[in-house]
Amino acid sequence: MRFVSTYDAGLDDKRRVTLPADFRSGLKAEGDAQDHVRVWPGDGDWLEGADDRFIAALSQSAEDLAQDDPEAAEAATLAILGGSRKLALDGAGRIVLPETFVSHASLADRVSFVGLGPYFRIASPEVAARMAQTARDRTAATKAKIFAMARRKVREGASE
Amino acid sequence: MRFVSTYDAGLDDKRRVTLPADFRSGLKAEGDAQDHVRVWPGDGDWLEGADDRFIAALSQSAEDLAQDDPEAAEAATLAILGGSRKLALDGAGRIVLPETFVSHASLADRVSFVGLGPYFRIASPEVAARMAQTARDRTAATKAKIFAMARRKVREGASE
DNA sequence: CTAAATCCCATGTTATCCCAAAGATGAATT
DNA sequence: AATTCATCTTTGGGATAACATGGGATTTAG
Repeated sequence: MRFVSTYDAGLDDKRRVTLPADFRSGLKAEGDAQDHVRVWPGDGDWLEGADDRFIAALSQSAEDLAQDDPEAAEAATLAILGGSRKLALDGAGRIVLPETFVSHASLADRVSFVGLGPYFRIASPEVAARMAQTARDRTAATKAKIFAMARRKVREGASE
Repeated sequence: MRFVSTYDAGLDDKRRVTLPADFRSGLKAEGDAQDHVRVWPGDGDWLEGADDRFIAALSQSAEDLAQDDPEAAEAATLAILGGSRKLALDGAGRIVLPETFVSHASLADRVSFVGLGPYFRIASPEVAARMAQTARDRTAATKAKIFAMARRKVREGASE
């Protein structure tokens, strides 16, 4: 699990944001030391990011899907890979967000990084809070069931 | 069962709390020696915590449950991973609670750890007492049944 | 030549580590 | 049964390292 939890960071006049330290170590943990991340616009007013490995897995999945539905696969590939950009980390672990990305996600002086396991989201604190709330509401009904299943899994020693 | 019973601990100016020794040995008992716990905000004014294994089981269960609904799976992942944080234990077995967590649970200088089996809760002593009272009220009816089942299990030698 | 992007260093803040003392627990001895 | 001792646990504070952030200087592109 590479990217976990939510962190806030400032966005300065040069459109620089510090990638949370936990996320940076998550990058280095997998494979070689990476000095960059891949970022692309999300389906809503947020951005998404990941390391090369996840991008590779995405394009692989897109190809697998192409056998059933070529058009949809191509569209998805274009949306993700075509719109993604390789953003380099500076000495202090910051990336510079392109203007188009900033306006796509309506970012101001503060941004939130939301870890989703193999990838993460970048959004304004307001949007991030909204996403979290929506996710909670949506999961609330099944939460008890999820916990019950997890209990069983743990008891049976079936981790991961 | 890893986390059992209730313990109190102090929260100092640096927002450090000692994880009860019983809970720590509960962490090490499973798998390798873990030097951290995962903590996330609860649905009310408390926090919840567990080891990696339980978190993994949770997100696994969430995905299993939402196999045919990718969006629901993503929402569940966000609800679980998005809010949780990996908190390292220092040499004395303490963790540092982020400010957002402290305010979410309205914690002051004393906190209660409530063991709930594979996970536990962190709350102010007042909230913990309230939770315990609520739990007692609710389980009053089924308590006798649970005790009876436990007696049978023990008699038959079938523990855990 | 101008503007923007990149690199580099400086600073305040925060978290992490380390050591030491106080308290609690349990065993052994009288 | 009471006492002493040893060990483990909890707590406190201070030193150190890591982090986030700001501003300049240099380079690159248009």
